[in-house]
Amino acid sequence: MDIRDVAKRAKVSTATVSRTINQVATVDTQLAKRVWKAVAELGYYPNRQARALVSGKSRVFGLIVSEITNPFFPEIVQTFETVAVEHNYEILLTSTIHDPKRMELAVRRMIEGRVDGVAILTFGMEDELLAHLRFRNLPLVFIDVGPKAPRVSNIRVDYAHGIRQAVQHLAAMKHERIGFVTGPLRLRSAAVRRDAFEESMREIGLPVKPEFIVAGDHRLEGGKRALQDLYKLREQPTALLCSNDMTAIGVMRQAFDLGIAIPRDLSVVGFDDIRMADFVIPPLTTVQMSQTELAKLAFDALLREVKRDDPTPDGTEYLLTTQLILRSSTTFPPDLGHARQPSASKRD
Amino acid sequence: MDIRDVAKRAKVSTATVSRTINQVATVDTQLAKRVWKAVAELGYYPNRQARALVSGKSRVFGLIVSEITNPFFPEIVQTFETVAVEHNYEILLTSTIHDPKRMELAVRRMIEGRVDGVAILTFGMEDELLAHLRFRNLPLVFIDVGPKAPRVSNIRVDYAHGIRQAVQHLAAMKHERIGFVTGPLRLRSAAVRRDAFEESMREIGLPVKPEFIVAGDHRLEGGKRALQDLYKLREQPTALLCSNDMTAIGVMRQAFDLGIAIPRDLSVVGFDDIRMADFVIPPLTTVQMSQTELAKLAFDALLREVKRDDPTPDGTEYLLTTQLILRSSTTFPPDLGHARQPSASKRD
DNA sequence: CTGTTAGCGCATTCAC
DNA sequence: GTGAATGCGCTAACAG
Repeated sequence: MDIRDVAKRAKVSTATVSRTINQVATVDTQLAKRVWKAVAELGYYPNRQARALVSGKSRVFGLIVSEITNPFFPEIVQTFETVAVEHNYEILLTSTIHDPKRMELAVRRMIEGRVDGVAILTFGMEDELLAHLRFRNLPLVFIDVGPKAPRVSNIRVDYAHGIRQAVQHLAAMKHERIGFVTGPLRLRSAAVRRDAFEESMREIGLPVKPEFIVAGDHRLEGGKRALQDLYKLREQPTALLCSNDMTAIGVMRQAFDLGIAIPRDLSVVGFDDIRMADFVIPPLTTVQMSQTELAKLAFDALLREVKRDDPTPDGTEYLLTTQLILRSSTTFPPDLGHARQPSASKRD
Repeated sequence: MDIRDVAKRAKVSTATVSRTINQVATVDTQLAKRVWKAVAELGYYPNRQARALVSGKSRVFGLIVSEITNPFFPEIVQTFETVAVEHNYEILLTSTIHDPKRMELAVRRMIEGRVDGVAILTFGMEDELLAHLRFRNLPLVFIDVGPKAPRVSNIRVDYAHGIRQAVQHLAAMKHERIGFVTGPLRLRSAAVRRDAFEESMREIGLPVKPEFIVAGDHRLEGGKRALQDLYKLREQPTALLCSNDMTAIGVMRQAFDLGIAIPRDLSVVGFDDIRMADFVIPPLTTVQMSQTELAKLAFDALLREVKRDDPTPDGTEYLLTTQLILRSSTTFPPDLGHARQPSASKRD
C-alpha cells in the first residue's frame, strides 16, 4: 500500500499523487479529485519516514524536559504536543531525569531522529546538552540559559515581576517578618528568584534577615526541612515565600504535622502555579509562570527559526512574565488580630 | 555525513559499516575496530528514517493517553519512555483529550509514523481507536477493554482486591456507614470499582445504602459535589471510598470548606495512588494501581508481540493487582471516641 | 567474512 | 500541468 497503488488507481503518475497530497496548487482539479478518491478508497496513509528521508525534513521537534513526573512539566508537554500537531509536527519527547547518561542518550536520540529543532526545557544540565547540539546548526530554544548564537532562541523569564507583587501583597497586609525558601542555587532560575526576593524586600523597606533565608531543593522534602529549621529559631517569620510550589507544599505539609495553621499562623506563597497549587488545602497563593505560554513560545521559536533563511547572529529572545495569583494561603499576620480572615477571595 | 563517508574513512564497504553498527557477530574484529574509529572521528549518527524505511520496522511504539495533565499519566509516560529507550525504541506520544477529532488524528499519526505497536491507555473511547487500528494487524495493548484477537494484549486489572482491603480496613475500625463516590459509570473501570465496593460490603455483612452511593466524575469537582450532596442527608457516612484519587482530593477540599475534619469526622480512601496522594494533607489512604507496573506491562506486551511470529488467536492477558496503601486519611469513626488516633502509621 | 547491488516510499528535478 | 527518472540513507540478498 504505497503511493504507486494510489497512482495506479487514480490513473495518474506518482508525482501527481505526491503533488496532490502536498497541496501543490498547480494540480488539475479533476486529477486531484481522482487522487483523493483513490486515497480514501485504499485507505492510504503517506509514510513519514520516506517523506523525511527524501525531503530532508523530519517535521519532528525534540522536547527535552527534566522529568515528566515533575508537576511543572505535564502541562508543558501537553501544550507543546497540541501546538505541534496543529502544525503537522511530531514531538520526540525525552527526559534527562537529572542523569548525565540519559542526557547523552537524549542528544543521540535527537540526532538519530534528525529532528528539525530542539526545545531544551530542563532545570540544570543545559550546558552539557548544548555542547553536543550546538554544532549541528539546529534550531534550539532555551529558558534563560542559552547562548547568543545563530538559531538559538531564549525565553527570558521575568521572575522579578511576580515576586515583587508577592512581597508587596504580604507587606500590604503588614507582614514584616517575611522568609524565603530557596531552590538549588546552582540553578540560575533559583538564584534569580532569591535575588528578586531580597531586592523586592529592600525596595519596600523591609529587612532581609539572613536567618529567614533557608535552603530548599525545589522538592517537597526541602520545604519540610526548611520549615522545621525556621521553627527552631527564637523568632519566626509570619510569611514565607517559596522558590517553587513543591517547596510551598512541603512547607504546608510540615506545618500540618507541626500543628501550624495556614494561613492563620503562617502565610505561604509559592512559585510556578502548577495545577496542584489549586488542589492543596488551602489553595496556594503563588506566582504564576505560565506553563502553557512557555510551551507555546518554545514551539513558536522553533517554528520561526525553521522557516527563517538567514538566521540572526545573536539568536532571538522572547519574554515570559510572571504574576501573582491570589488564593487562600495568605492572610494578615497572627499578631495583628485579623486572623482567620483570608485576604484572598476563594476561587470557587 | 552518511554511512558512505564512514565506509570510505574505514576503508570498508557500507555493508560492513552497517553490520558493525548493528552488532552483527560475523564482522571481523579488526574491521569493526576501524569502523568504530571512523564513526567516532566523524561523529556519525545513523539516520533513523532511512533505517526504518529499509527495514520495515520503525522501532517506535505509539502511546495513546487521555491527557498528560491527568495526574494518572505522567508516571506512565515516564516509565514507558524509560523502558522504551532501554530497548532502543522511541515513543510516539499522543493524547486524545477526550476529543473524537484528536482521537482520529492520533490514529492517523500512528499509521503515518508506521509504529510497530500501540499502547492504548485511555479512559474511554477505546472502541473508536480500536476500529481504525485493528485491521492493520498491529500489536495493540489495552487496559481491560480490548477484544480477544490476534496481536491484541489486555492488562486485566484486579480492582476488587484493593477495594476489598479498603472496605475491610474501614470495617475493622468499626465503620458501618461507608459511602462510595463513583466515577463516570460509562467507563468500565468505574463501574467495576463501584460493583467491587458493593460486593465487598455485602461480603463483610455491611449494609449498602443507596443514598450513600453518589455520582462523581473522577475529577476534583465531582468529589466536591459528592460531599456536598452527602452532607445534605439526614444521616452521613463516617467513611467514604472514592473511585479515584482526584475524587478523594475533591472530597477533602470540600470537607475543608465545610469545616469537616479529615480523618476525625470523616475517613476518606482514594483509588489509583497518584503521586499527589502522598502530598495532600492529610496524606491519602488509597488503593494503589501501580502506574509504573502498568507502563512496564504495556511495553512488554508490545515488545513480546513484535517478537512473536505466530500470534495466538485470542491475544494475551496480563494481570495487574491493586492493594491498599495506608496513610493518614482514615481513622476510627467519630462516635467511637477513638478520634484523633489515626489507624495508619505515617509514612515519613 | 566481505563487497556489490537493489530497493524501501517518497519528493523533486527535468523534459514534455 | 503532467510524467519519467533520480536519489534520500540505509539494510538485506547475494555473490564471491
